Amino acid sequence: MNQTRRDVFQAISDPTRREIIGLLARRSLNLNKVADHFTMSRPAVAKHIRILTECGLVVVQTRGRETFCQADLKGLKQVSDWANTYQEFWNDKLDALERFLDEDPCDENL
Amino acid sequence: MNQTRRDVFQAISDPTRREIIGLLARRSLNLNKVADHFTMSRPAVAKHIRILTECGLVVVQTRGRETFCQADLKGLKQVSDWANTYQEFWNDKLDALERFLDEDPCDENL
DNA sequence: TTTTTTGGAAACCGTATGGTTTCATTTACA
DNA sequence: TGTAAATGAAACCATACGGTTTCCAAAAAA
Repeated sequence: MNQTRRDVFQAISDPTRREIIGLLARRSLNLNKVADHFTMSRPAVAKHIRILTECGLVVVQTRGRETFCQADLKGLKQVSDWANTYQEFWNDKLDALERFLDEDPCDENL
Repeated sequence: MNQTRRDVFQAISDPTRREIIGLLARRSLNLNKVADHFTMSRPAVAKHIRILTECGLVVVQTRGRETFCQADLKGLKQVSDWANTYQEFWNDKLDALERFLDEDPCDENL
């Protein structure tokens, strides 16, 4: 649970964290409310939330004894942009067969 | 390096694998050619490629003694679609402040 | 002022991850 | 036919990951 390689791609690689994102996108919740949606323990959820904050997808804000978790998903644009770079692969404009035939098998000699 | 949780999100969480995707999107390469782009060992690259094949993003095809690696990035649509679900967060239509103000602080009592 | 509620923090655990080196095998080439 | 190229496979390693339980502290409520 260190600070290495804490980028958005790694943050969203875990299904639990994607679920947390889904929850917080609709409304802010405190930690216990988030944890209530899962069968795992509260500390486990807390660790996921920490990871999400470490890459800026979630912002926490202490109010009294509660920790309010708020989604800030601008960072997902990076993911969207990256994936969309390869849109041609699923856009029908150029299907897999076409790509295969287009490809010069001698490219390997570069 | 087992077969657990080998989904697209996990596959693209590693920067090396995203780089491999970038390479193979332009042209198919055999394993050694891919490995030439990295400082790490060939077996390390081979493992990354195996992970990419396990979720369908890369297809390998043995020809003689060579293993040709070909990208098939239709699986990235899933990533794009998921991220785009949250477009509103970076679309200016609704900026963070607005979201914050829109939010009913009493939602927490659900 | 007790007692809940809320959650931080630490210690621990099993397994996955990302890498290495070494060795064997198959194919191509001189 | 010997040799080089291309790769698979296995063993190994350190650390990250995802989870747990336990305990403590602070704020809120009774």
